[in-house]
Amino acid sequence: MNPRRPVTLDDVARRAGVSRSAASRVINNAPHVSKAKRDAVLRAVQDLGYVPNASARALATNQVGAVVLALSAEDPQVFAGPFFAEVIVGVTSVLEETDLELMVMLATSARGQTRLEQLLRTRQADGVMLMSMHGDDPIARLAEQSDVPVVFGGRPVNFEPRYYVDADNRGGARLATEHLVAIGRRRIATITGRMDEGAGTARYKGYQEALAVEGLDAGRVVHGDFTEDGGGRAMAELLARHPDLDAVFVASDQMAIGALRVLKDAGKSVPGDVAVVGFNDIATARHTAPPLTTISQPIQSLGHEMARMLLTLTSGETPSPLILPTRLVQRASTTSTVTACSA
Amino acid sequence: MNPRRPVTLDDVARRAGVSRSAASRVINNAPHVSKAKRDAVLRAVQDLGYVPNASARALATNQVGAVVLALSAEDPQVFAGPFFAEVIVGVTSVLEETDLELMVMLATSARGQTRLEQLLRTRQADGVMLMSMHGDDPIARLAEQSDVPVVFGGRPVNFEPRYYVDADNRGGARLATEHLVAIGRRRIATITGRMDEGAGTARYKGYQEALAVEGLDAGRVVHGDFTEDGGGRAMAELLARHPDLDAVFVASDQMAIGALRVLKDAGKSVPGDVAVVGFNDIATARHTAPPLTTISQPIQSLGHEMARMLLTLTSGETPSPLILPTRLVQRASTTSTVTACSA
DNA sequence: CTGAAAGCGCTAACAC
DNA sequence: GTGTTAGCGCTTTCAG
Repeated sequence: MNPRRPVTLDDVARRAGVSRSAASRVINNAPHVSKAKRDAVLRAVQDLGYVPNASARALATNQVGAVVLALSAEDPQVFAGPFFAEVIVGVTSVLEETDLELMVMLATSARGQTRLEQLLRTRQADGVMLMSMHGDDPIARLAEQSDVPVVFGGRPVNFEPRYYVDADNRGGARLATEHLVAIGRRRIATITGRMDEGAGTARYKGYQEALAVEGLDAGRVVHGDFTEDGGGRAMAELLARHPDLDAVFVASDQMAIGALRVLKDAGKSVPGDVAVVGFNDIATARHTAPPLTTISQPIQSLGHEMARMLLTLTSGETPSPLILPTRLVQRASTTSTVTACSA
Repeated sequence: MNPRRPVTLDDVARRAGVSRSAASRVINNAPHVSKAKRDAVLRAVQDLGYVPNASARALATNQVGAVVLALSAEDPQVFAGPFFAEVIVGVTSVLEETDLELMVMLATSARGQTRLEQLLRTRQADGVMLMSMHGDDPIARLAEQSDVPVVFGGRPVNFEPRYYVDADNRGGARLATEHLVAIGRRRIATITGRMDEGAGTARYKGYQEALAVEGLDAGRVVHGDFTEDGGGRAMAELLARHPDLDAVFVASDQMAIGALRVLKDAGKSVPGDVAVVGFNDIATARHTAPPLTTISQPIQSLGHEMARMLLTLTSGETPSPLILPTRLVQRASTTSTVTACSA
């Protein structure tokens, strides 16, 4: 009732008429406690509404009781999309089963970066999930050498983390491109994402692979930046450089939306003149004109699996990296009725 | 270099040749330390790469060093949208300036609820930001009585929290409705949101107010549930019950999308036969057919202001509640060219 | 099976 | 200004 002084373990022990250590054992359900005492303690906990003090426990055990989900990126707006939120939902769904809290760090400013670095050095969390690093983020290397367990969400370019879960970007891109081939297109272009992000390069590779297999030309390429405007500009350039193209695989839906607009302004019909496939299956994709065929990735699962992997890691086991399958979602921006699934 | 034993304050003190308390004072830049010692300590901190142990500090000061952003809702999918992520970006932008960590709790399961309750009772965080409660969430009352500072994001129905920041839902709805009047519509219907959510009731009130002022009939009402399908069903019902309607204010863009589809299937032209205004300005709104006029709310600011309010609260001051203005974003689903701003 | 005692790393009185 | 001291609430040897 009195919120002034919190209920401590001593209170519980006193109330239950046992020693503090006995009470402690019960609470951490350790062995060597008689049933009688155990029940007494449990009752006292109930009566008093005892909740252990996390800081004290952390100090004593050298375990913080929390893991962090860290996103390292230059622009905070990267987090504003639905992607990040879904990851959190996935992560939470598994953390909920444990006693771990979730801390979120958006390491965007210099200050945020520093804090993340310190975290990695000084074990102020029991584990870290690290996401969406651009290029050669120094944090990535730091994380690999860190004393605290780290799992990566996605893979940075030029760097294969030990533990990661990633969407099958390459397979998804292959799926998209193969689909374009399957519906009879032969002059297939691509608008890539940023080439300093893992997803950007992987999707580009998938495109190349698919066309190589078919013996088709993979030279109709313009590099984009994952933004809507960038997609528009890239599409314009593509049209200028390769006026004969009959399809384009765009490495993100945002860019595809920009591309669709430019295509329309150029008087090209979709999918009549040019078929378009995007990537991500964002909510808007079903409402564009025409609705966008795209590759859907299981974002929530990504969060889920990252958290699970982190748990196995903290429990001392050694997980293997995970690649999550993507799938083709067919809409009106392409025509055929094939369906398929990567991985 | 040796990650085995972390660097402690004692190490720093020894290295700097001062007492532990002196070192402590320097680190918390408290007074009563000579410049010479201060510099020595600072150097030692640098050399050793000392970072204070958060748990120990928390235990000693009875301050956790972290605040939590808690979302209480039945369905975890509620968090999956971009809304939540933007709030986090806003929150982080102010927390970044402090030494506080951000914990995120999705109190969706019974377990999550319990943890949130315990948090409120046992002060395991220095403050709580509580969002999006449905109806009479018991957590809301609990939070008001809690010992730990709580600020609400949005207001639950039937309950005015002491400290909150909310978007001007009512004003936004009024804005939307007035816009419809301004473009010459007279038989204006509405599809409301869930009436057990604050945003749902507030937007409905705004609609009623606007029409009352104009002396127009506010009886063309169907209650929706904030989902796309629900919006479609509601629109169908509206059309059946009030075939004469010439405009509809829909309490969310998701529902508006469903409504647009039904309108199209019914052969109604938008905005020719029926003008439509949504609410929220989600990313998809600019890509619907026709693009959706809607009310935009400053979600990131909402997070920002919640965090700021929490800080003033923890610093012992008494903030006043905040209502953030919304604004009309005009697109092709209405015709006029008026612009305006609530609040 | 049980309890006493020694810390975990830090802060905050309190004397000097 | 400065250092000594006593805890914060919990876990964990270590005897019994």
